[in-house]
Amino acid sequence: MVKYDPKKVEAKWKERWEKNNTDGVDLDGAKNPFYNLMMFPYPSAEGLHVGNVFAFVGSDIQGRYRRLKGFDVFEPMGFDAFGMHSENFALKIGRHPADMVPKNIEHFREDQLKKMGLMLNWEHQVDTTNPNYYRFTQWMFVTLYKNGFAYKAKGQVNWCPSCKTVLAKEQVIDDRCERCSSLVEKRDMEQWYFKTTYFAEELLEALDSLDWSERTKIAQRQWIGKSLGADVTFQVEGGEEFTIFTTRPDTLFGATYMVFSPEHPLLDTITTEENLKALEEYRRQAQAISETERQNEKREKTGVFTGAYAINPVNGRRVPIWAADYVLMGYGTGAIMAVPAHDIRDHEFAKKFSLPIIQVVSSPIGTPDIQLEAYTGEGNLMNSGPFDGLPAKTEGSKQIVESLAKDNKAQFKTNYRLRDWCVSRQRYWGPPIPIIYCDKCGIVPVPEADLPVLLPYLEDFKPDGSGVSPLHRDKEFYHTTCPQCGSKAHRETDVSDNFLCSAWYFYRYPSTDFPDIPFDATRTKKWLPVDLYVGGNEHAVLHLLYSRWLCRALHSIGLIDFAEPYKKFVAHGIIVKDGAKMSKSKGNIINPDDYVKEFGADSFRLYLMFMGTYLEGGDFRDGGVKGMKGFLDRLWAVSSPQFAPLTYELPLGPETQYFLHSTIKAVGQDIERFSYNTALAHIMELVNHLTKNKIRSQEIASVLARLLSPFAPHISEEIWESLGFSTSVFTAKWPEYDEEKLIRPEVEYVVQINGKLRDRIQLAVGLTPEEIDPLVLQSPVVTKWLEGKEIVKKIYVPDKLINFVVK
RNA sequence: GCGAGAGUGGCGGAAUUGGUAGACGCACUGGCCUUAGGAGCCAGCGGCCGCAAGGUCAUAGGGGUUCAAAUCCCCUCUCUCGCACCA
Repeated sequence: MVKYDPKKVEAKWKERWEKNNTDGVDLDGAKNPFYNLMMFPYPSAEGLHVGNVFAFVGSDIQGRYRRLKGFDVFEPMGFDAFGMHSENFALKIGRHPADMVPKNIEHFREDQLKKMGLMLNWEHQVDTTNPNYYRFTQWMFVTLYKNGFAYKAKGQVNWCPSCKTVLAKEQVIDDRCERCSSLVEKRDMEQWYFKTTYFAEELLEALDSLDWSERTKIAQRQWIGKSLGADVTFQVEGGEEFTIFTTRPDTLFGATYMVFSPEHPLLDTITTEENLKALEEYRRQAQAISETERQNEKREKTGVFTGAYAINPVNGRRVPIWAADYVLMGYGTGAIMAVPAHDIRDHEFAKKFSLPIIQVVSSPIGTPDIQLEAYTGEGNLMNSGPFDGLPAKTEGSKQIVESLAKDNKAQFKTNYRLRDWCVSRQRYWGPPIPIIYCDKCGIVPVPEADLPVLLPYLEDFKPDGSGVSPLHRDKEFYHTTCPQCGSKAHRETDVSDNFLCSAWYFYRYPSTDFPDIPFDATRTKKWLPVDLYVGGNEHAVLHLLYSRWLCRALHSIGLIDFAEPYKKFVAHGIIVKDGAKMSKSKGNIINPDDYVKEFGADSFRLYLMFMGTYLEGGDFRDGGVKGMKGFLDRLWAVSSPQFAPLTYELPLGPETQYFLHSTIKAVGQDIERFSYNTALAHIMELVNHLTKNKIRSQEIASVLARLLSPFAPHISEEIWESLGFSTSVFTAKWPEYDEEKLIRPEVEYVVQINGKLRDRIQLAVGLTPEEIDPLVLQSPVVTKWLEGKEIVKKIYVPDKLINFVVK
């Protein structure tokens, strides 16, 4: 009688799997390829986070399950090791990232990931800081540049004063830096951009047909932020024309003033002498506010009059032009027509500065006075000359725009909230942007043959906040010659955003053995797009959007033949500890190693999957892992020949048959819908049934080993081997259930009187109502409840329920 | 403010299409075994009444539809997430 010893069993199989390359796959020979991708981690010095393990195990279950279902599963892993996270940590502890990162990776891989029982294919590991990798990250940059998808431009950017670099819009969350939570400032700087907006419409539209978690799609839709409207041209009285964007062209007759964003360049020329001072003061204020106190969302509206007037093209009406910071330079044209009667913000502003409010859309009876509250609902046009009476938002909009379009004063326009991706960073720990500035030729991309542009080892890599990157201080790096004309030149010293490294890593995995090209055409054709991608939803508008965009760019350049990188994306949930978010300051961080050491990886995996809903997250409680160890002990006791001999020929009773086959069915279905907690509950029920009835069967044990193998690979493998199989359980076939065994000869009927449960009766399957009635009426309980009552209706749910409605 | 989702025992969570609410597990209680137990096994475990059989209430709160509602509809409250002066 051998007791289950996770330490011994897990060590044995870890070694065996490595020796036999059980987790490997023949990339070229695979007949039934399945690319199972999980989001690669950044190898922090703190080690693997339990959230990572949770994500990986849930993904690994899919990979292992697909393998038993007959797929050739490719499940690679890598390290997203460039970026501010690693660099900031290195700065904090006074070390160099280039010295730390390899050790961190080693620790992640050897001490942690390899002990979690993940079916990872380590032959195709990726490390974004390896020159053999970032060489191709730079190649991506150059390729995008050559094809018009990258450009350099001056404009307002988000600047993190603590990280001392610019950030992409996606990396600013509630006006704070995604990495360090400092308040982000606005600065005017020249930066590199990728044209993400070029594919705005396609990225949006393709979402509808993607098999992705709905919440991820919603986040992307919202972020792309499409709005339909019109550009309308106004004229400054006695001056030039300007364009505004509006989603409500139907309300043009109600425009009683105009608002320009404080940064709008036209303000310089139109503002009258006597208003100039006030404007300048206001601009200063607006700048200061945007830098610090923007959080105060319920701020009162502010603004200044410019002294200038505009002419409304629909009616020639003269309306004042104001400057106010509730209009943003970064959206639309940076200028709006204000219709206080039908826009809440305009209404607020108009009231404060006593500007006229003219209603142009009729509202149903009962709506409050338009002078007190804006009306934004549906209605018909009024006070709108020839357009009176038209349904405002639909026909009204259409006809007004069309009438103005004749004189080129308006056109239908679609606006997106999405901005181009600002990709340059004034930091050290990233792939240098492969661009050379030549005195004669201007911007010259580094020729492919010269890649990689190696990141030099800088002793002092600290960002100085000047907006110029640390690499600028390395004169040897900085000064170079032009690859085109040989003249004196210098290198770009910004590095690219870490999200560029991760936007293409999954193309690299299958092709890591091709040193000279980023990805091999044949391998890519065979393995991509990714079949299943599991990861956190926090990347919805970051990594997931960037990588979708890059895929479209590569597709349009003609480098790949698909436009979407991931066929299916599943967003997993977030783990909390005792109902609270884990954080270092709270001291409630879970260290996976401790649990693996004490109870084994299988128990830890099992608990992570059992404690909650994979797609929504769970609440980690101490004690839970121990509970899973107890379950594995019970499993061992009923299914391992090492514990006690199994019976081979004893026929299984119908009840057990039913249990067995319904479990097979349920577990398969649950895995496919990522309902791991219920899949495990079903397996536990089966084990409980066996324990209770002292059933130890070879047949059942072989099923159990396979059902549990995606969740707890080590113990499953051990049981499988003890059953006499000479090859890995992962070369076996997923068990199939027999529909016939799912039919039970007798079922328990629920008898209800007026919808209330009164009795349960065992009856044969498939009885007709006529057959059921006399049997049910034999029940003393039922007759008692029916006594003196009249049955007015009978409801029958086959093989399940009878309900008598009585009076 | 807009959008999405959620609210079920002491706790984590179950409940494919409306059809036995609380599966499975944790914790707890009692018993057995034991020199001992942070081991194992057996039993109990939503509230109230009851020795029990059973009854009755119960899925955030309030209404409704239905023979039947955690599930569908309306209203209210609370929480989580995403977006947010986006014209």
